[in-house]
Amino acid sequence: MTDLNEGPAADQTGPEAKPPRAKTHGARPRGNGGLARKRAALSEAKLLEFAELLFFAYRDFTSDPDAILKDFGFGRAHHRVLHFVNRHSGLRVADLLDILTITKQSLSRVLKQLIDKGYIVQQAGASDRRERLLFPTDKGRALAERLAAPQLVRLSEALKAAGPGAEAVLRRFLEATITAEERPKVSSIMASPAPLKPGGKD
Amino acid sequence: MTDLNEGPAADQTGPEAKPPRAKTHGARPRGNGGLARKRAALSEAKLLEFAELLFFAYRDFTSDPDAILKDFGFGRAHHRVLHFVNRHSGLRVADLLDILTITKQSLSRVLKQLIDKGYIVQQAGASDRRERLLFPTDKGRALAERLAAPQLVRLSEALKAAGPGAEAVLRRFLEATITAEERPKVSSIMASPAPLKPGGKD
DNA sequence: GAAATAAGTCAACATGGCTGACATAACCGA
DNA sequence: TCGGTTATGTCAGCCATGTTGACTTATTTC
Repeated sequence: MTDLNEGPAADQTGPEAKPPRAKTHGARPRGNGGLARKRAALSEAKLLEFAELLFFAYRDFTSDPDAILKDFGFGRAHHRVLHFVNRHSGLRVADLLDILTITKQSLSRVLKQLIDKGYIVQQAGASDRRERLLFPTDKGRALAERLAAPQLVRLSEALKAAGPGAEAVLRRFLEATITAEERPKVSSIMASPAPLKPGGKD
Repeated sequence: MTDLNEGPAADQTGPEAKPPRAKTHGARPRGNGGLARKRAALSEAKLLEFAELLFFAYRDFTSDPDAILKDFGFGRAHHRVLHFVNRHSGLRVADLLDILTITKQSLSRVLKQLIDKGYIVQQAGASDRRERLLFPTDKGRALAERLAAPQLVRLSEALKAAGPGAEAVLRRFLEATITAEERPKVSSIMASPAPLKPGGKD
C-alpha cells in the first residue's frame, strides 16, 4: 500500500445492518477518497470503475476458449498449461508452477491429461536430466492456436478501438499491474517465446 | 472472428509428436500471421504477448483480496458478490446472475453465506415484491472496501506508470474487450454506482 | 383464475485448487 | 563414493465453486 491508505479500511466494521437504501456506497464525505492531494491520482470511484471493467473484460476474454475447451473435455487449467508450453516450449515443470502459481499436484493432474492425450510431450533436460522439459506436439500446437485465435482477434480489435498509442500505454499498464517482485520473472519468461534457454531458471 | 481468420486453425491437428525443439512456436512461415495487410494490425506475436501480460496482470490483481478473504473463510466468489452488491446496492439477484454469468445455484451458496454472516441484507422490491434487492450492511461495506483497497492502489499506480492519456486509452481498451452484446448491459450496470433504479433490468 | 416470473432449494456431479506424506532419480559437494 | 539436496511424480483426501435437473413458493400479469 503506497497510497490510498486512509481511504478504505477507515470506517471499520460498524455494528450491524441498518438495512437498505445505502448512500452511494460508503460513508465517505471526503470528496476524493483520501488521495486528492496527489495532483494526478484518480478518484476512488474512477478506480473502482476500472476494477469493474477489468473484471468484465477478463470474464469475456476467457469465454471463447472456454467454450472450445468443452468440446475437448478440457478446462481453463488445460488452456493455461498448453498456452505456456506452446509459447515457451522447453520450459520445465518448475517454470510452469511458478507461472501459474499453483501446486505441483494441481498441475500434475492437468498436465498428465494433456500428455496422455498427446498434446504435450516431455523430454529429459540435456544438462540436468532430472528436469522434464515440456514441448507441444503438432496436435498441441494446433489446439493452442485454435484457442488463442479468438483472443487475438479480441485483443487486436480492442487495441484498435483504444486508439493511437494504445499499444505502449497498455503494455506499461499491464506490466505495472504485475506485482513488482514478479516482474523480473515475467520478463524472463516472456523473453523466450521459443525453447527456454536450458538452465535459465532464475 | 473478424480478422486473423486464416491465422490459427490453419495447420490443423497434424499426426503426432515429432518431439522436441520446436521452431519458435508454430509452422508459420508468413511474416505476420495473416493479418499483415491491415496496416495497423499488430503481429500475432505481439498480440500473444498482450494475452500473456493480461494473464499475469489479472493473476496478481486478484492476489491481494484473495489473501484477505482467507482470513474470513471466504473465496473469490464471495468477493465478486460483495463487490457488486456494495457498488450497485439494491440490485436484484437476477442482475447479479447476469453480471457473474453463473447459475443461481452457484450464486445461492455464496450469497447465503454472506447473508448469514451479516455482510449482505435482502429487501423485497417496492414495485415488485418478488424481487429481492441486495444491500451491503455496514460490515459488508467495510469488508468490500478493505478488499478493494489494495486493488485500487495497484490500479492507481499502474495508471500512473502507463503515462498520460492512459486513463482514456485503458477505458476504451477494456470496453472494447468486453463482448459487444454485453456492452449495453455492462454500461447499464456501471451507470448505477448506487441503488439500481428499480425495474432497470435491461 | 391461470400462466409467467423471481427466487430459493435439494441432490448429484465435475473441475481445479489445496495439504501432507512419501518415492524416485539425478546432481553435487565433501 | 556417500549423503544431502533438488526436480519430479504420486497417493489420498479435502474444499471451493462451477454445473444440470427437478421442484416449491410467492407474486405479478393477462
